[in-house]
Order: sequence, then C-alpha cells, then structure tokens
Amino acid sequence: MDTPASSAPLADPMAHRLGYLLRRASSTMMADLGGALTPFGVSPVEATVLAVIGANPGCTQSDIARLLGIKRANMVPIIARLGAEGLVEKTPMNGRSSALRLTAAGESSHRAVEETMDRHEARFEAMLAGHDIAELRATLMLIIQPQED
Amino acid sequence: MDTPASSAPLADPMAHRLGYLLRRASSTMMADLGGALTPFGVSPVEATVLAVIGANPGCTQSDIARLLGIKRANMVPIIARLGAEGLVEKTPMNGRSSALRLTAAGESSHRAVEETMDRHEARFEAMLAGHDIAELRATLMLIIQPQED
DNA sequence: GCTTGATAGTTATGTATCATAACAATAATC
DNA sequence: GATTATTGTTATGATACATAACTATCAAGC
Repeated sequence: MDTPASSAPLADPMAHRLGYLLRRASSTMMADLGGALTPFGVSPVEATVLAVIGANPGCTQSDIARLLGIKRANMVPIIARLGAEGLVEKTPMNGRSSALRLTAAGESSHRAVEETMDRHEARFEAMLAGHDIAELRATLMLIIQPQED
Repeated sequence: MDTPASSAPLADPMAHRLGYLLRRASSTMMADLGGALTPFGVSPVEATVLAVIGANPGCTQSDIARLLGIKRANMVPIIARLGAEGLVEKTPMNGRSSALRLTAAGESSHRAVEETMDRHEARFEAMLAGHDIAELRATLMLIIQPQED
C-alpha cells in the first residue's frame, strides 16, 4: 500500500515544476557567486548595487530599488554598508534625494567585482554547452514581472 | 562626463547576467506561489515538503533534506509546523529515525496544494508560449548542483 | 499665499530562508 | 567492545524580504 521509501531513492514530485527548478538553479548560482565574492567582502546584492551605481552615476536609492525590484526601505542598510566601507558616496541633490557615486575605492572594487561576476557567469555557461543561452535569457525575462512597490 | 541618470531610465548592467535573471525569475514565481497558497496557510517550502512526503510515505526528515537541498537542521521547524497543524505524523522507525506520513488532513491539504501549484505553473507556462519549456527545464537541471551537506 | 498629493529617505519591526557548530542517541562496522 | 557514521536536535547568526508609519521635500492647483 505504502511505497517502501527510505533507503531506496526518493521520488521527486517537484522535478518537473518550473518554479522549483528556478529556485534551485538560482540558489546554486547565488551560493557560487557568494563564495566567489567573499575575497572582496561584498555580498551578491552589494555587488549588484555597485554595478548599478557604476553604470548610472548620480542615481538615487529609489532608482536602484525600482530597477532591482527591491523595496525602498531595504535599500537603507545596503547603501549604509557600502558607504561605511567607503565604496559609495552620497551628495545631496535637491534636498529630498541624494546622488550616489562610486568613490575611487568603489571604482576599483567595482572593476574587481565585475571581473569576478564575468568569470562566475562563464563558469556556468560552460556547463550549458549545446544549449541556447540567449534563448534561456529571453525566456527568463518573460517570467520576470515588474514590481509595483 | 557623468551620465545624467536620475529621471532618465537607468541602464541595467545586470540584465545580461544569467544569475541575476534566475534570481529575479525565481522570486517572481515564488511570490506568486506564496500568494496562491495563502488560502491554505502553507508556505511554498511547506507545500514542497507535503508533496515529497505524499510521494514518499515513510521517508525521513534527512531524506527530504537531501532531496530538496535543505540542511538537516532547517527541517526541524518545518516538520514541527506541519506536525502542529496536524498535516504530518511521525512514527518512530528503528529508534534513531522517524517515518513521516500525511494524516487525513494532510492528504486533503496535499491535494489542494498540488492543484494550486498546477494552476500556478500553468499560468506562467502560458506566458512562455512559443518557447520550448522542456528545453528550459533541461537547462535549469544542468545548473542545479547537488548539495553535499 | 496655502493646500493637496506625490516622492525620497528613514525607522521600526516581523518573518522566512539559509548557514554553522555542537550535542545526544542510535546504528553499523571492524 | 571501540570506532565511526547517521539522525534528529538545539542554539545562534546572517541575509533578504515585507509592512507600516513618519518626516521632509517638491510640484500643482486653487
């Protein structure tokens, strides 16, 4: 009546579910990236924010939050940490918002982190030889939905 | 010298990165699934554990942890919650481990949750019309790496 | 002017997921 | 019988995310 289970390999009732596979694949890559970034003392999220500020000098916290799908409130500790490490500086803009820029240390950290992410990505793309990575990216972008904050 | 940024749309330096796209896609689907499951009072992780126990009656906590890539220690509160809600029962096996089974309430919760997840998946697969979903699944499985605990 | 509404940044707080390290009890092996 | 591996557990910390509420600023309208 009951499947014997235990000791025999388990049936995986989630293996066919897209959401589950995305979650597992995402956490595999996040763990790898986290490990690759430890020498630089930045988390994956901090690395991402560095990249955004590097590509958009003068942007605001809210800009970044919208782009990355992060809540405004959760940007505070991230920017505070990057500021405390001397990687990002805020210059008051019109009074209500601040323009964010990389410091010199932030620029060099940014370059190192970007190279690390390139290698990280290349490592995984190598595992996907024979698969259409452009198509994979396009499909993932269809799934991603804009956050409405 | 500096890109104007702010008020103009931001450049997205992460849009081409697989890891980033996976993270965003995963969190989009997780949020949607979480919403779909709220009527049943179970989280996505609890729903997944219900599915595994339903498919493998008599399995142990450690079995589930290995299958799902969750640490043994983190299974404790999950099983405790499912037990407290009367969905899962533990029967001592050989002394060191317990066999997990769904209760009657767990079975009916399991069925409801499975239907909800089917609809959830179908909703997203509909957005991917014209794309090869089997190929997407195969590619994601290549990325997922076994956890060594 | 002054009021209304939108936005930026912040504070406080709660929750979920995951990680590590250590421990007790049991089982398996030699 | 001693060693080793495994199961379940406790304790603890980090991270990412959510909500709600508050202040300060700006933009428009009357």
